[in-house]
Order: sequence, then C-alpha cells, then structure tokens
Amino acid sequence: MNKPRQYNRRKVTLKDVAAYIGVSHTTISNAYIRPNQLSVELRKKILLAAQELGYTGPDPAAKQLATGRSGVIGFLFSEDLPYAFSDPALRAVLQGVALSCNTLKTDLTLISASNNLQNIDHPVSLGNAAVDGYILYSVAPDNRCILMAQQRNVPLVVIDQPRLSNIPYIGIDDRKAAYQAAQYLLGLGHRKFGIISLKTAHDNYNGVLTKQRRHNITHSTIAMRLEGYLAACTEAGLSAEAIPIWETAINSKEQGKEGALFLNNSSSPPTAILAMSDCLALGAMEHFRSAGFSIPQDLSIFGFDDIPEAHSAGLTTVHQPHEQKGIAAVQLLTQQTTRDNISLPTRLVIRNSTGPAPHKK
Amino acid sequence: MNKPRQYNRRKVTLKDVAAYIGVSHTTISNAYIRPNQLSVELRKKILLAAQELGYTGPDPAAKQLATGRSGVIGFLFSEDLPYAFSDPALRAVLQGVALSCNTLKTDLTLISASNNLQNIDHPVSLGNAAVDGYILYSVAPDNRCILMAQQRNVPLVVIDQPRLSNIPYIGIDDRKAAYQAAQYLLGLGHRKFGIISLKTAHDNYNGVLTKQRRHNITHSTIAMRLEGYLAACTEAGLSAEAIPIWETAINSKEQGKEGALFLNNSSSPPTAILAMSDCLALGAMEHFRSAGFSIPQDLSIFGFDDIPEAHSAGLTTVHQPHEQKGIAAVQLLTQQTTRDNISLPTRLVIRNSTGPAPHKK
DNA sequence: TTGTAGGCGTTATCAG
DNA sequence: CTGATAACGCCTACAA
Repeated sequence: MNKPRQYNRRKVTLKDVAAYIGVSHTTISNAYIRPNQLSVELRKKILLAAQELGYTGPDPAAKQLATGRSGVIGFLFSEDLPYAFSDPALRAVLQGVALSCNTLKTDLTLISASNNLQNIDHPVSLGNAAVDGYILYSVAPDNRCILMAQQRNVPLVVIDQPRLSNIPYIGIDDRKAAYQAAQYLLGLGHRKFGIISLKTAHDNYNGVLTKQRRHNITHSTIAMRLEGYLAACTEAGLSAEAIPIWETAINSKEQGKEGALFLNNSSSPPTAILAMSDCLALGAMEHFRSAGFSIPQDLSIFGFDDIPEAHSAGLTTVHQPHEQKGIAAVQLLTQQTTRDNISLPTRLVIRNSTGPAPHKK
Repeated sequence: MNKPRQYNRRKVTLKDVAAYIGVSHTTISNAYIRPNQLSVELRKKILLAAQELGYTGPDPAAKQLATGRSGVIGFLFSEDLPYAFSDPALRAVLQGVALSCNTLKTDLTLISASNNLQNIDHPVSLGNAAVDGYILYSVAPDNRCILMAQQRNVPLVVIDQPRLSNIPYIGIDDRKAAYQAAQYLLGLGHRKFGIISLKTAHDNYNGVLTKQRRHNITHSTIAMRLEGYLAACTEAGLSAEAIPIWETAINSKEQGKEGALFLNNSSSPPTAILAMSDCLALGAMEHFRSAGFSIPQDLSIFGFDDIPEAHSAGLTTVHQPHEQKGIAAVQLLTQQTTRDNISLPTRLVIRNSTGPAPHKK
C-alpha cells in the first residue's frame, strides 16, 4: 500500500473516451449523469466505447472532489474494527444501518476510533475514507474524534453517546430501563444486589468500581444505568453504598465470570445480579452454575440488550431495539432533520434467569 | 443526500491555514505528511493554527485524487448489505478482514454487488467509494462486477469464487471436503443419501436440482461440493442419479426445513443428509426432529462451515477457516504477490448429528 | 445538443 | 527548509 500507482498502465479517463469518439468530455460526463442531455444513440455509442476502452466510469475520488459528496456513510465506533462483527449488540445496530444503506445504494465504511488515543501533537484522523456523513456509535465524550467530526462539516448522527448540542441523537432511556430491571427484582423480594458494570471510562480498568471512579464516569449511558439501578434500590430502602459493583473493561463472557466471582466473594453475597450487558450476564450465569448454584432458585440474573443468545439461554433482560437504532441513524443522517432526538422504547423480557428471592439462608 | 454542500459554511482548507500564518500551502501539506521537512516549532505552530481555524487535515477526496490511493479496502459480495452482519460464515470472514485492516489502519467499506443486475445499458457500479483494492467474496462468475473490477486497475483478491487468471485466489478444496463428508457417512453404513444444496445460479430458484440445472452450475464451489459428494457415493457403488437433491436460493434454516421436507417425501427417504451449509443442516435437523425423528439414531445430518451454532447444536460438519480467509485476503491484497493461490485446510468435525445407519426399515 | 473555462483541495517536482 | 507550478479526473455554469 505504499507505491503510488504501480498499477497505472495509464488509467482510462473521460478524456480518452471523448477523444475516441470525437466529442467533448462534457458530453461523456453527461452520458453518465444526465442521460437526457443527449441523444439515445450517442449515449449508447459512448457507453459502448467506454466498455471497449475499459473505462469504468467516473473516478470516485475525482467525482467526490468535484461534487462534494461521495455516496458513502461512515460508521465510527470506539472499539477495534473486528468488534463490528463480534459484538452482538453492535452487529444488530449495523444490520439496521446496512438495511438502510442497501435501499439508499450507499456504501458503508467502518471506522474504528480506537486508534486515536495517540500522542497529542499527532493529528487525529477519522479514517481515510471520504464520507458524506458519520454515524458516531457510543463514542466516549472525550474522544478527540468527536470534535474533529464536528469540524469536518458533514452531517453527523450520534447513537447512544455522547449527547451533542445541535446534533441528532438516537438512544434509549437507560436510566428508566435500569430502574425497571432493579424494581422487578425488588418486587421478587430481593434485597441483596450485585452489579456488573460495563466500562465507565476508557482506561481498561477491571475491578471494583470505586467511589472515585464513580464520580468520574465519562460514559453517560453507563452512568444512567447505574443511576437507575441504584435509585430503585435506594427507594426501596436499601443502602446504595452497600451494593458491590464490579467494572469490566471488555464486554465479554469472560469478564462476566470474573465479575460474578468477585460478587460472590463479597462480604454479603447477592441474591440478584444486575449486569449491564447480556454477554456479562451470560458469563456470570456460567460461573454461578459451575459453582453449584441453581438459577433462578439460588440466584437471579438480569441482563441488558436482549441479544439472540439471551433468548436461547433463557436470560431475563432489557430488550432494546438495536436494529431500529441503525435504521433511524441513517434516516436522520440523510434527511438532515438537524436537532432531532429520538428515544427508542425498551421493555423488560422476563425469562427464567430470574425468580423469587431465596428464603433466608 | 442531494444538495451539494448545504453544509459548507466555507470549508477550511490548506490554503486558509497557509494564509493565516503566512507560508505556502506546500509547507502546510508537509507538516502533515513529511514532518521532518520543517522545523519542529513551525510544525507545532501550524498544527495549532489548524486547530484554531478548524482545519481537520487534508480532505480525503482531494488527497486520494492527488496520491492515487485512499487507505480503504473494498469488500464486495453478491448479497444484500445486511447479509454481512447476519450470515455467520460471511461474518467470520469479515472478522478476519477487519482484524487485518485494524492493524494496517485502513478503513473497510462494504459493497453489495447485488444491485448490479440492472438493465444492460445502465452502467454497473462497484459502489461509490474510492478504494485501494477489492476483495471479491464468492461473487458469481457471470456477475458484471467482476469484469469491471478488473478494469478498474486496482489490486484484486478473490475469496472462494470465481477463479480468475492472474488474480490471487483464496479458498478451500471444496471437492475434497465434500468427498470426505460423504465418505464418512458411507463408512457408517449409510446407503441412502439426500443432498441439500446452496444455489447453483442466481435465479432465486428453490426446488429440485434438475439435470439441466446441474449442467449449468455457475457457482463453482457448489459444483465442486456436489462433485465430491457424488464421487464418494459412486465409488461406493451407489447410483448418483438416484440421490435426491434439493436446491435452495437462500442460506437459511427455513430453506433447510423445506429441503428436509422434500427429501423425506422422496420415493426412498434418505438415512443421511448432506447439507452444503450449517444453516441448512440446522434447519433440516429441526424439521426432522419435529417430525418425530431421533438424530442420529434414525437419521444422520452433515453440515458445512462449522459456524458457532453448529457447536452448541452438536452438528457434525466440515470446518473451514473463515477468519483465515479474511486475513489472507488482506495480506495478498496489500503485498501484491500477484498470481498467488492459497488453499486453506478443512477438517471434519464429528459431533452427534451423525451415527451408524439404522438397521433395515 | 455540444464545447470551453474554471475550480474542487491535495500532492509532487524541482528550483531556490 | 520553503515555495512556485503543474498535475489528479471530474463537474458545472455558461456560451455557442
């Protein structure tokens, strides 16, 4: 990917086609963009000549430069690129995006914003692609990409995070959803909770969510969920301070297991686990099961996301409309209804990983 | 996506920055591309000014036009865009591609080649994105994209299909893998087979694979697998003609069920099913189970791909290294070892959807 | 219906 | 280390 044009056995351009049949290059251009600006025959002749000469149509880069748009949508997220195909929730969002792109006939380029934590004086990049607009998916508010994206002067849409003034936003009511989840468990008689949280900042921290970290949460969706969980508990007369919280840097089953291990070893083991993702919840489930627990008899576990696997695993969880997020994002991006905020509905999906609190102990 | 530049409150360019601090635009350009071509101070000053002015670095389109490369890889496949996130096998391949792109810091753009079956005189497009090279994933040999991609004069790599002279190819030995699968079942005593095939051409046909269709298979990987299955059977003394084959246009469980239904209703119902994908196999499994069959006591089912779900479902299948395909593709694409062919290894993964043939009937 | 002239924002070349 | 000048390939008034 270094040598400029080793492939150039001289690229075929508009001009070549024009010269070939003896018209101006404007005419050729018209043949592609404004078919009704020339006779049918001529157009046919041109297209044929193009094929013979091996002209593959207007060069994308040149076209973009001249017109100012590219027909490509950029999807920016803060994890590594492969994440797009491995994380179930992200995948579902992308499925929605792809659905919309498909009908719009725009291409979709995936851009990872994780490479941008470089040294300050090194200019950040938003990927190499020329893009008509960006969808920012759950990017940390302090990621430098955000400012840069705004300066780029192209349409922007944010999913989940962060809320930016004057920029369309799509998300759910995280606080409410979390609140409802906790409340449901409280209704089942649970009084001892444990929380497994997703990352609150991007420092790759795995461990107890300390008081200090709690005051420095940069990921607003996480803050909201935490608030929701704790609010429900507090209202029920529990002490929020007493609830052990484990923070994981990565959304995976492995981390869920670790969290479960910690919670189970805490001074007063919980009878109910609130996990901020299904992956974490499923991991926790595995851990407790292999530790001899019966679920939900001995312990209840509540997930978040409602990924496909949650269904087959019988995990009680918060359903959120991932695919809709993607669809809505493209919609807002293209129709440019600036300053639109969309809050998509969630709902509890009760399956059999939750049940009444076990009687005493 | 129509108005050219409604967003242009006058874009900030190199020139603006240059004018601002009174140097030539070349110097600004150098600040970004050739840091050692100017003093550290000056560079710092420039970067600072850029930030103040809201200059976000070289415009991708312009840069691409000037340099001839874009830092973006195009992944072209013949299904709809959302397929990239729903089809397990494709997803695994993309995961590999993404892995490589991530380390190379290139963006990845997904392009669907399914929109290109338009009227002939309408120029085909390979997507709108400016791309440094294309990975063609299992595109039908007669798809017009292929010729076009070759004419575009950028690096190309083909995965699975079709084999193109002078273009790097990555795939597996489909014939051999299929042969081994059939042979394994023969070894278990099976004599009555049924095959559920993936599509042999892109005409959305669902139904019996007629003799005529069999002579017109455009999808070479499918042809190879079929050949492998049948060769093993023939060598074992069976009549290939007698083996019922069902063709499906879509790779889904639903279609697998349909195929199973047909095979089970054939004049002499099979004791072993060879499915060309795990999705189809899993669908077939469901169908037979709900029809009262015990698997593998009454019936054996052999899949293809080894997707994650095959594991949990206990499906015997052919494992192929999807992710490796993706990784290798990017590698060949970027290092330009033209004319390289890579055949990745497969292996049978025996689980419990296959067993000895049932005794008589 | 066709052609002419200018511009899109960068990079590359090559003197200074 | 810096700065003109010429591509890059196409689009878009505008004039013919």
